[in-house]
Amino acid sequence: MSSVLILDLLVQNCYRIPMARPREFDEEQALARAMEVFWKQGYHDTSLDDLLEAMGIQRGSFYNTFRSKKETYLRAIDRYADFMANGGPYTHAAQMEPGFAALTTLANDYIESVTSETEPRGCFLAHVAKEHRGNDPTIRQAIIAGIERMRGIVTRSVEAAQRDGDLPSDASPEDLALLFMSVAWGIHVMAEAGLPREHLKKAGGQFFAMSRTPA
Amino acid sequence: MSSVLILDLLVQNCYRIPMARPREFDEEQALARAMEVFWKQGYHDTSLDDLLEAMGIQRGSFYNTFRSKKETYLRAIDRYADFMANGGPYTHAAQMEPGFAALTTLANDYIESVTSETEPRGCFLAHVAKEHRGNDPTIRQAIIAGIERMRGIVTRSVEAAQRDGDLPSDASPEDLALLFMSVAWGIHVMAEAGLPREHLKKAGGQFFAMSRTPA
DNA sequence: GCAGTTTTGTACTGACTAGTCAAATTGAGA
DNA sequence: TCTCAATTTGACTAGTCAGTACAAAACTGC
Repeated sequence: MSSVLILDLLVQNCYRIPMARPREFDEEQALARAMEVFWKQGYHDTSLDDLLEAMGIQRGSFYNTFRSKKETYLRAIDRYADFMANGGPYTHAAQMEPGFAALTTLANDYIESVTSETEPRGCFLAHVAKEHRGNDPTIRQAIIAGIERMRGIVTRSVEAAQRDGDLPSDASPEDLALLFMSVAWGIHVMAEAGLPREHLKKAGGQFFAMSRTPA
Repeated sequence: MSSVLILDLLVQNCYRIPMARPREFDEEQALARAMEVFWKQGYHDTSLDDLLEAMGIQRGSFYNTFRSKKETYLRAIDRYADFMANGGPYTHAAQMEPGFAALTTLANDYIESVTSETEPRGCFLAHVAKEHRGNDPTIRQAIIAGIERMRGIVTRSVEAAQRDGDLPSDASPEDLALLFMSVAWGIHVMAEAGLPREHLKKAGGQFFAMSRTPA
């Protein structure tokens, strides 16, 4: 790079002369749509064309702004964890009816969701964890971070349930929260395998019946 | 087809004249090796070259004998279910120490397995269910068949545990078996997400502590 | 109008994929 | 030893993939 070019850069940055065609799309909105597609189809089954169509932008704009498919994926994971930690269904239910009731309604809603005939969903983090077997370290890191944030929220409900005497108070609330999430994710996998909703509801019901400490 | 050709066929079939170069590989062994690779790497991440190298055969032989990658996959799933239903660790443990003890040791072994640093495994059916979201009907069918066979085995342990008074006798043993499998698979997903073994062991331990009916 | 930068659209690259095919190889029966 | 047919072998097809390159159009501030 010649010294003239360097000087040019300095001038441009100091005096902030340039200003050109503004970005036509909303980056956050595009990312939200990317998350939707990844959520629905998974990473592998989402081609770049799928992604671009959903995001409503062109190839050039995509690579200018988001650098790569994988980077977009990682950002989508973070975005999801943010959403769940602030304002998602977990925080909402936990505020409305704290303690054991929040856990049961969340679990029931989750089973409804993953066994939906029309549009089965389930936790995006669970999908990510299922698809990538911890092979990719950056993805692994993003998943763990997301899980821990969600576990923090569930833990608060568990602690409330323990205070109410609905869950054994000698157990670690973090362990219990992890167990609740594992049960949900396990039922999630079973649902995608094709097991009928009624069976899964009964299995889930059994779990809550057994986990609740007798009054 | 000329009548002469037809006559040829008849002669060949009646008199069993033909005999040519015999197959050099063992079909069952090749299938077993294919299952290993699918188990370890998943369907998507196993290229045909991976498959051929593991099976020790060439492209032509493969397509002659196994028809396609997917058909091989389906056969591998069936083969696994067969193995688990007859002589696998489940049947073994259930015979050695029936009832609740069998369930706990199986669960502990499973957690050990899925959190192994060197070679994490976990149920092949779980891997298949995780990878395919019920999109493909033939795979879906194979998974369900496999799950139901395994559930049958677990159900017997649950029934024994109920007779021993270790599990609530008013619950359906099939539902409880499904719950146990769901917990195992949920922990499996958590392990692959990267959660540490000790956390998962404690979560699993909590489950068995809560599920056991007080003496 | 000019300068500077982004968007748009399309064409392209190189790598990878499952699956095909025909010719060479092999071994058992005659 | 010869014949015949299945197996083996490796090159080949047709398609997909993420990512690159680039020209032309569009837009803002001067």
